[in-house]
Amino acid sequence: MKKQSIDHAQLLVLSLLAGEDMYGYQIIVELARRSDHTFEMKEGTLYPVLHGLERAGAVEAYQQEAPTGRMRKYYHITRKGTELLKTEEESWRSYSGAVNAVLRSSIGGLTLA
Amino acid sequence: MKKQSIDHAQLLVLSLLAGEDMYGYQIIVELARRSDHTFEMKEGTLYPVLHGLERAGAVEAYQQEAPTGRMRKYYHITRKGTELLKTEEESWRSYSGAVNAVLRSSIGGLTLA
DNA sequence: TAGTTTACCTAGACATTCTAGGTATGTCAA
DNA sequence: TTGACATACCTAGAATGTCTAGGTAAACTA
Repeated sequence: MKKQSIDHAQLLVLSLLAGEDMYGYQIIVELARRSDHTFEMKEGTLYPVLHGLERAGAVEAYQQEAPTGRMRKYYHITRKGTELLKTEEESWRSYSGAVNAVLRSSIGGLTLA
Repeated sequence: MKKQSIDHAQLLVLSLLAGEDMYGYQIIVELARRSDHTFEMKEGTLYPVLHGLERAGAVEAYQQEAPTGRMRKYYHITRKGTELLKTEEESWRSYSGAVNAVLRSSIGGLTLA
């Protein structure tokens, strides 16, 4: 049966990583920026998602020193992750399309008055 | 802080009821039909949602006999429910717009090749 | 040097949806 | 007429996804 809900955190993270390698903190900041602060993903949400994606082979992690001297843990999307992203994007399109279809179908009862 | 996810069952149910009064089973069937079977809401999801909406004063229930002689429990959306629907629709638009914005922003890394 | 930001992490709580069951009536085919 | 299927309502408990609320530590900044 079709999935009824979207694992939206996973979709968004994969989508960002498809653009460029990022580290956790950066993902949170970028997500807020690109969504005009609609998404303010919590660390308690993000890190488990990243670790899950890593376990699933969708991303790979590597350490890299920041200009500041601190170590950062960057994530790189794999081919497997790109496939996963494609199917999740498709799920999202189908899901959001269906919601919009239902909303449109009820407009008659709303404010045609 | 803004809600990070949509209570999609509630939004969809309210949206249907904004069009016309419906009974539970009908909501499930209509939802499947109007979403081209993307949504196949389970009874275990629907009934708790309906009861919650009733407790919240967003819908009112009444019994009515079907042509078959069976009793059906119809739900009617209240003014309060219509307000709720408006805010949830707005949440949905903002949420789906944000997802699309993030997806678009990463296209560069995807398949421009 | 104290506070804020950066940067990583986890356990447990909470919310939403599903699974899997229950009850009962109506319809239709074998 | 009986057995299967659709209709129609319901709930308890499991599973899933996200958040709260903590911990650790380095770097910047006032």
